[in-house]
Amino acid sequence: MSVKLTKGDITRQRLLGAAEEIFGRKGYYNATVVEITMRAEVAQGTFYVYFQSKLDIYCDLVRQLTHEVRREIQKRVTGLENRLDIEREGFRAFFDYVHENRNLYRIIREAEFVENELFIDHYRTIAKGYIAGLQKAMAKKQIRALDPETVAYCLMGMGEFMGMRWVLWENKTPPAKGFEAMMDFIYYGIAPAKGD
Amino acid sequence: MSVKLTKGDITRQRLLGAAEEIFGRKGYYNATVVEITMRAEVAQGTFYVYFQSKLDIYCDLVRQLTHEVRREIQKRVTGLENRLDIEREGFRAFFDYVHENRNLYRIIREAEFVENELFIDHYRTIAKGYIAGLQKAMAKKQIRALDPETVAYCLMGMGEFMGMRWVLWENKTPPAKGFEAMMDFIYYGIAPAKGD
Amino acid sequence: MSVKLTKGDITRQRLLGAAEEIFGRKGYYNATVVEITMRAEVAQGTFYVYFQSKLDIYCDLVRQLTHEVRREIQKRVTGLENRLDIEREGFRAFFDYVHENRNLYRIIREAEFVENELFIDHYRTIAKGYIAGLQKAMAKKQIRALDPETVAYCLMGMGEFMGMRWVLWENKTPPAKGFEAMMDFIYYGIAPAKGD
Amino acid sequence: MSVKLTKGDITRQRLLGAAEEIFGRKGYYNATVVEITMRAEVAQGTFYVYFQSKLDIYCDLVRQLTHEVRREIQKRVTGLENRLDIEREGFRAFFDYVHENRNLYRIIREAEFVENELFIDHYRTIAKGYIAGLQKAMAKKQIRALDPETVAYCLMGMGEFMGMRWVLWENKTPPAKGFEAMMDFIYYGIAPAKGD
DNA sequence: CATGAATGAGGCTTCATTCAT
DNA sequence: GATGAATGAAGCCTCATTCAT
Repeated sequence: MSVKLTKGDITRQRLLGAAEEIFGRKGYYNATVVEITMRAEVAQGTFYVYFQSKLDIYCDLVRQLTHEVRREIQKRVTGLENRLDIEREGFRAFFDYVHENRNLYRIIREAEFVENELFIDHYRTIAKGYIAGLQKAMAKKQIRALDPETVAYCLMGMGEFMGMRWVLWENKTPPAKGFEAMMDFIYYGIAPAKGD
Repeated sequence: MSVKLTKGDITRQRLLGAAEEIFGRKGYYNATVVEITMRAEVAQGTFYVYFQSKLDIYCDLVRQLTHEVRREIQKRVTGLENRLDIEREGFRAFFDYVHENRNLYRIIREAEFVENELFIDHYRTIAKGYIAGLQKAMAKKQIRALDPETVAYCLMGMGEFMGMRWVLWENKTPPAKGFEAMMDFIYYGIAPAKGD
Repeated sequence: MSVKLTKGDITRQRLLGAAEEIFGRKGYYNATVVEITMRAEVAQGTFYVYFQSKLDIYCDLVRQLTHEVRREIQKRVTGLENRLDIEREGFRAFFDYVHENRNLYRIIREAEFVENELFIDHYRTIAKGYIAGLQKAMAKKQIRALDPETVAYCLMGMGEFMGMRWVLWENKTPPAKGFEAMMDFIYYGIAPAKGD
Repeated sequence: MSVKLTKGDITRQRLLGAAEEIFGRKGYYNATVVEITMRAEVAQGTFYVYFQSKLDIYCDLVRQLTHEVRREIQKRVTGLENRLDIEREGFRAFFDYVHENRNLYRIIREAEFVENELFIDHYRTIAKGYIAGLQKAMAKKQIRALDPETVAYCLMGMGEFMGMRWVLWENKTPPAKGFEAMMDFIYYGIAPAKGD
């Protein structure tokens, strides 16, 4: 039951794709509507057939991208039972995805300075799910019981820092070693082996 | 033996102060030079007597602010011997300072999208000092031996996340509880007491 | 088979026309883009749809004008066989044209102080053609053999001086008398009649 | 009976000297008062102690420079009796002087687009003297009788053209050959020797 | 739907000039 | 006389947005 894409939908997608590339590369404020339309190979006026303003397409994009990130992580952890497996796979999914779509990550981060609400929503949503998962795992005694919010700060922050440094600064996927060892350690008290 | 401030130095300071307020509140791209000069109560042209461009004053400001943050933390941990004391006091200093100067923190964060180099420099410098401190403490067996870089990602990330949520979103100083418990836990394996 | 002018081409022409008038009357540096757009009866922004900068339109204009001057002279001397006829008609064409388009002449002269390359190009091109013509005529013994470059300096300089004084200072076409007599004299040794 | 230069006169001279360098190198409109004062090593305000405006110093300078050129030529031809000697030496003096002071020449030429009156005055004065000299020489039958004004256009124009090309474009003194041969030719009908 | 020419508000920056010391 | 900080008018240019076709 595939959805029929009208010509208009396609143009809209072209614009969103172009916007992702331009916003990601130059940042919201240094991107111009003209540039986006040029990349999408449509006329300037066409932009305003599909979006009310530059901010409008940006918000659309951020909503879509944050949704994708979360869905992507969700997809990868679906079916996994053990908390540690979920976390490991979740972080890996996150890093893989943003590495594949580096522009996306920059756009999401910049939302803080463009439309802060979107940014807050995204992180709150992520945190909520993350904390819920932790609580479930603690209830089942899969992992040690700790204050879930504190753990969330700690591990989500670690994820961001690694994403920032490895993905954005060095254009690489962060090594799994670090965060996996840290989780073993936090949840089970297993200190990393010497030489790790 | 106070340093004599010339008339010019004062004007320069006024401009920097005004810039901090405006950049912090509206963001780099939504701030205007006119607004800064109005707040500083000088004429538009005066701005260009002291700074070459809007970007110039921004970079000056970021350099000055990042320096201040680091110095402030340094000042507070000077004299402390025990690693945990250092960390606790360091984080508290950080939170206190950015809470007192919320604009400062937003300006530093936005540097990622204005002049990325400055942003990277700042975090690298912080991380370097942090890691060195960890290594020293581990060598002295003050804390458990772990991969310092991973610990840095974890705890600095936690600091950022708490700074973001508590300071920027809620305009409060983050509760000491969370990060202090986490450190006890990471460094000594002391799980937080129930009810924490 | 007239070429279809798009709406855009017309606006562009309006701007160039307005620019010619303003640059010619006030000089490059005292002309403003606003003034040009007002005279062209378009909005300020429209200017930058067609030209990248004030200097850009100026260079376009100089290139176009110098080309026109040369073409105009060329047109008038085409078909003439005798060197003296060519020269006479050439100078007359030059004077007539710049008198009809005094602004044009001022613009070309000012190029020396705006974008010197254009100015040099123009004079080199003129001189090259002029010298080539002299050489051909000398080879055919139509005129006395003299160093063509020296003759070129002499007569082109005379043309400029007369253009400057009669056209620019007094807004008249220079009298043919002077330069025709001088050519007779130089090429054939015919001294002007008494009373000339 | 040397004139005592006060401190003020010296400052004034420094400013004029600096202005000559800057105006000559960058042109009137691209020169700034600040730059002139910096080069003169005085404060910005000092400029307005000696000159009423940027245009004021420019006019002063042009008047002084045109005067110098004429005096320099005058000096070199004083005492010469024969017209041809006078002309040869006069042109050589002109070329030598502007070559030594290229900036000066550019400043004078640019006057056409800054304060046209000064420019006109200069050329009229030169032409008047030149024509008077020609008439005297013709009366004494030192040179062939021709319309002096036409000769003036011809030879002054030649001088300008050579000055422009050799001095300004190529930074050399024009070769004497050309204009001396042309004068022999015009005044005595002596065609240049083959190979000249 | 699509176009692309046109708009104009508003930003950054320059610089001749003034003025209190 | 000399200073140099301060001024503010005015210029160039950008770009999100509109609109007639």
